[in-house]
Amino acid sequence: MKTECCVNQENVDIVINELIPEDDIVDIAEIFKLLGDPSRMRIVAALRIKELCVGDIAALMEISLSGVSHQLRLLKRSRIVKTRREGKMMYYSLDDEHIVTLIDVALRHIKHEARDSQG
Amino acid sequence: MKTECCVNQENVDIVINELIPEDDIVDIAEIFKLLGDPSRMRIVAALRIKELCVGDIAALMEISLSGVSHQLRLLKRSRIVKTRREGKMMYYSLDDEHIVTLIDVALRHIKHEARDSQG
DNA sequence: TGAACATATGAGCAAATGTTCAAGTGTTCA
DNA sequence: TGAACACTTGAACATTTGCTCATATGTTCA
Repeated sequence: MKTECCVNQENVDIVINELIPEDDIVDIAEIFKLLGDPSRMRIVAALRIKELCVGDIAALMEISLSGVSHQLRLLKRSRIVKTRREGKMMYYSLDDEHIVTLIDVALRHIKHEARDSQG
Repeated sequence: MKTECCVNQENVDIVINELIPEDDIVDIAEIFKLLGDPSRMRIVAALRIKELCVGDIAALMEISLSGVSHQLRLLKRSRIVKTRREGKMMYYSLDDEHIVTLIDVALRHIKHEARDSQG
């Protein structure tokens, strides 16, 4: 019973040469990880519709205001959301269009729709 | 010291009406969660280049063959990868173009590039 | 059939995660 | 200034996760 087996070294070499740098892989995974929690996805999906303050977001969620704030901090650190202060209130919105695109593509994926589906 | 505060009910109502259904939010988050681990991202990034068997993938990674197999199972369950058997070997490849798009968009996000950047 | 190969699965465990509670900032307005 | 508001932060803890080891399954070929 071997543990390392069946390696087509040619294929492996090709992939090693063309593979995205490790740092980028880690960074991309970090973005996806943040979008990969239902609470955070809910926040992001809500902000896709409208800029909201923390209290608004909490009203949409099943977690505490504090929990929302914690998650927003993570999302902001990775530039998924950005903030705008207005008096005592802090308004959150999506940082760029990439995030919207990611949601749209993922939605099409789970619906098993084709790339340019018009359904 | 209150805990629930500052809710613009109009905004919340708008978002409630337009928000993606909860089931879809959970499903989308599930896809992103799977792409949100460096090991799995590495696998997916490799399969983006070439169809590979389990041993090939393990050769590219820092985890055991068994670990790779476990991750591949998760990826397959969510239709991120698909399989093709050839004799004793199982070849894995990306299931559809959406996954490629997701990686590309995320890569542009971390590079802070514009949507249609040609850089 | 049985031996060898290629992969899959189950148990178990250290490490990471999401949440809440309690306390701390920063802002406005009297 | 200080009280009230809107949000942030730190500690703590149950749950989840990703990994490895050991074992099981499926395939080929003599």
